[in-house]
Amino acid sequence: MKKIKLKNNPTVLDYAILGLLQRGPLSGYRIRKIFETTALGHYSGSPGTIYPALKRLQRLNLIHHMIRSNDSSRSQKLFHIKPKGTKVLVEWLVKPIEREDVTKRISQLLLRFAFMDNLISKVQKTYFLKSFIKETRDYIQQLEQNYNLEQENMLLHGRLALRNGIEVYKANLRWARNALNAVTQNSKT
Amino acid sequence: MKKIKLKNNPTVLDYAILGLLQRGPLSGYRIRKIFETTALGHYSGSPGTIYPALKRLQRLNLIHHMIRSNDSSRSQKLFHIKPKGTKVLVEWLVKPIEREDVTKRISQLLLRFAFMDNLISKVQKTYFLKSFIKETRDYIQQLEQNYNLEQENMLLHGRLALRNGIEVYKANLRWARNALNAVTQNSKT
DNA sequence: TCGCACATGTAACGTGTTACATGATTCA
DNA sequence: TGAATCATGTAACACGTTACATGTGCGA
Repeated sequence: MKKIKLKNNPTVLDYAILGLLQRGPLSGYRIRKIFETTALGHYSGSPGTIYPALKRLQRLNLIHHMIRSNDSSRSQKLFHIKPKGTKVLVEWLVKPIEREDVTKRISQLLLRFAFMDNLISKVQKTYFLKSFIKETRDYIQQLEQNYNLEQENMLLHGRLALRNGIEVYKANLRWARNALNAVTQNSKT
Repeated sequence: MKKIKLKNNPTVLDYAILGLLQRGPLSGYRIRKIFETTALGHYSGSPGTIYPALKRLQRLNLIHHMIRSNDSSRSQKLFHIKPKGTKVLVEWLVKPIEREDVTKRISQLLLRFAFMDNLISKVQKTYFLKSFIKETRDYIQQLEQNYNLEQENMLLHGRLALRNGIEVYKANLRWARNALNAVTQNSKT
């Protein structure tokens, strides 16, 4: 008896698009340009990625589009987020942080953080950052332990590469502590 | 007229496997465990990833295996790297660093660095690190500029997320400078 | 004898990559 | 008039994910 798994969950790219559309409607082309030019753009903005993703999001009923062809303008599909899209986005934002999110998908966590502004409560934001801090602190400790134990067995480059991991995670930890400050200091609830 | 592209280049995972096998023969299972347990393991060690990858590397003539079934031991395929495998690995290690390597694939650069020990010359290592430093420095500058220009338009979380990027890249830069020191201080040529 | 670690694989699926493809508008 | 930018899409391909599948050896 085979378990058939219907995979209709959005991908990270989908969430990134939802996060952008949350701020206001955009055309596929605009979305592509944002991914190509801004900092949060290691999500490839190639047409072969974006247009299928937009189709997917429409199929999932998370976005819809209107064709803008008003007088002498180029034909353009303007995509809007639907209430269900916002709901799905928010669910993603408040998902509890697991160890593996920190160790393997930290850029995803940053993407989540970047979209939180008006969508979740201050309590949820601080909970996110506190979890981030906890998991990061624990992971650094684990890496340090590893470093101390294996130091003798490792060659120079392996040792230095591990050192890089530790330093980068420490930078993330420092950042998160600052961010927690900034978020709690912020007046809005 | 269609251009048919024969895609027979190794993937990042393939290079990671080659890098491991460079140190000595391993079974598929061992490789999986390394990816699952060590720091350089956001490369999934699931069987559905590793075994096909090993097959691929054999097809590319970069590795070969011997079956070890000596007395009462479990059947096990021991994979060895071939000279051609080493050659391909080294070519990857010394590939010039482009801007996009730093902005989008920095973890790949660290993986490359981790495997360099006995495979390339000190000159090549320092060249790698100097390029790394240059591109990282430039990218940080670009991010800072972006930060200063867009600061007013961005909401708190976007601003903080961008800040994270800057801080993480700064940590990478500091690390690279230290690593350059460590590599040049190292006596072997 | 039960469960865990060791050990190797296959199949379905969906996504991202790359390349191809088309057409309008703007500006030098 | 030609190039660059705006704008949207499709098709082939291959990789990684997930789930399924099987079997051995060892220790409690």
